[in-house]
Amino acid sequence: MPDPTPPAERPLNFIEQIIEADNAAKKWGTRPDGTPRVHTRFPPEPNGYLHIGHAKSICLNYGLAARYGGRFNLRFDDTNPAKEEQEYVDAIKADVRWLTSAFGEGHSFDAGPHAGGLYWASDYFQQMYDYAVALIKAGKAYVCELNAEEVAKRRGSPSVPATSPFRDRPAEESLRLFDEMRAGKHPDGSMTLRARIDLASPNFNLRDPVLYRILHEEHHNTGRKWCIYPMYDWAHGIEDSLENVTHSICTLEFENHRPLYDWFMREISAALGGARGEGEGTGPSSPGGRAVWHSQQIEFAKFRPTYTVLSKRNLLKMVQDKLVSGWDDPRMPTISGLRRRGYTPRALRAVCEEVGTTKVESFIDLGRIENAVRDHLNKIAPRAMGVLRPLKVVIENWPKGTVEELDFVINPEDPGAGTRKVPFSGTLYIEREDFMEVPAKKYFRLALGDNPPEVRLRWAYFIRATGVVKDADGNVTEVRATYDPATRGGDAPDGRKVKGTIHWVSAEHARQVEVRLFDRMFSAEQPGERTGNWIDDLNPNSLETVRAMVEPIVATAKAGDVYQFERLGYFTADRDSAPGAPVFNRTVTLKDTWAKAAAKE
RNA sequence: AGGGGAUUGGUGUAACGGUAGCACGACUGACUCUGACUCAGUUAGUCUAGGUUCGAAUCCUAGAUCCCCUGCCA
Repeated sequence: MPDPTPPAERPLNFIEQIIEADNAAKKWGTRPDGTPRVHTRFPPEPNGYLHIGHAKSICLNYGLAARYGGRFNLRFDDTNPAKEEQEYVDAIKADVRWLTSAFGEGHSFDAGPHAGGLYWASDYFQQMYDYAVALIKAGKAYVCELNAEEVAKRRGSPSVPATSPFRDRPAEESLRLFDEMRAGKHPDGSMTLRARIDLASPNFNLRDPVLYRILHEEHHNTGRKWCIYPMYDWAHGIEDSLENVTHSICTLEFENHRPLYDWFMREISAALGGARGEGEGTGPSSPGGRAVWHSQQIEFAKFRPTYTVLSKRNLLKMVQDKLVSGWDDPRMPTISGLRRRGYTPRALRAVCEEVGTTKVESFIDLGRIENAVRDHLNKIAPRAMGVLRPLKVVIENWPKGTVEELDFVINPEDPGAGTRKVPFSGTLYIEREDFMEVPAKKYFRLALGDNPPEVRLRWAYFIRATGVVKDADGNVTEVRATYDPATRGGDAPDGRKVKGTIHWVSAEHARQVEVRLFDRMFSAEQPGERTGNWIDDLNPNSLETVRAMVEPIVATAKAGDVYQFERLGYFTADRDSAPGAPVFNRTVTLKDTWAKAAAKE
């Protein structure tokens, strides 16, 4: 299903403006069919689960490829074997597959529209090594035998340059040592390969950054083949280059790295005998004569929702400390958590599109994300009746033993969805909050009071309360009521109106199911902002489990099925569901202006 | 301190020297067999101070505030 708002109907964001200017100039060349090349990528490190911030990046990158008839790569930036795991690789693949249509079924990652393919940084290790050797030969890199502590000590300050006694080591010596590093002749941390750039730069990224460190670790892809691993800055631009990525989109904190990104591309090209070239541009076939493809890095501001923590470290802690049931706990801001909760890819794409793409660091109201899923589910979710906190209603004048089948509109937003039959009898469950012994002002539901109002049971009959039964503590355990047989179906032949319509379930036919109700995970807009510790703002009531009464058809739901329980919200069957015994996650409530007004009192 | 970014209603964004607009929220009201949805209306903004200009959110000068940078993480 196509997304609702075609991107063409809104102004271009700053990245689209760059791309359109590039396309007009044919900066990146054209495809065989004449389309200007646009090639983006999503480059996660497989060291954690993807969250909604990553979803923004995926939607941005994939959306750009789709909009401009380009290609989109999924690339694992697996350059640090100490932190990366297969579990994360699998989860990330599933998430990207779910969120985009870039990839085909099964194991195919290059079959969908605009799919560029699946790539691994680790597949480029040899090429990266060769480039490093070229840089050493060109006098642009050297082996440094300072350990991490010494490097930190010699880092200098903005006004004091860094130092390294190994900086002017002859290239032959660096070459030999680099080869020994690769051959495993030196222990972890004993030496590094560093670029020779500028030890006095106010941009610390340029103070002879490390290209390679020694890490005797098993890599999930390359096993024991390598014991030196490239650092992010060295690796990333090469990855983009080898994949002929045009626009390498990343987040704001990498702005300071861009000079380094460009330096690497220029110097690799020069070391290989090509033109150095200034700034980003195209590759070997271009008039400039660069020896390597030079992508353009562009930075944008992260997607940060309120009432949420997003850092991998904190999410990992929530999992490890069992604050949640796992990475895909429906309260988690992970893509897998949102999916399990019942969010749809389209809703996520819609909200990413709505908030736009800029360089301004801002917070997105969590409510916006909730609205996006309401919008989508409203159109597609079949309606059903379920009662979260049941209160029994006995209709005194109902003919004993009679059961009727009433017509229920499946989705008023979708007339084609039709109707189905719902059983009705003289004993029902209604929502506890849909009855008041003494009605509040403007309360339109079932009530006693001086003048008990008539209310409609959705698609059924008008009823009026006549009394209550209470337990020893004075709690209402049952409401007595009478119905008007002439109002069958929910309309009065004499045209009289009611103020309230409430949902119900026939007690005799009701099925009990588990329903998990979620509230926001944190009670502060910015967890930890006030106290300094995000854990302090954890909402202790973020999960409530109830036994709900639902109409029979709901009990047949399978994992992933979604219903709107009328007047309550959208509920998606969890993977914990068993045949005939579904477990529902409340994806999101419906808007409730009465609850809002009542809360103000 | 040095470097790199950012600043427009409550929130998110547009306007690229020429009427400060859109979306979300909030508030009113209409509609309604979901207090939902939908529809209509209202609300409210250019960080500050100077300057250039017929005209400044936009250009200039000075300042303020916030974010990022001294990992062999990405």
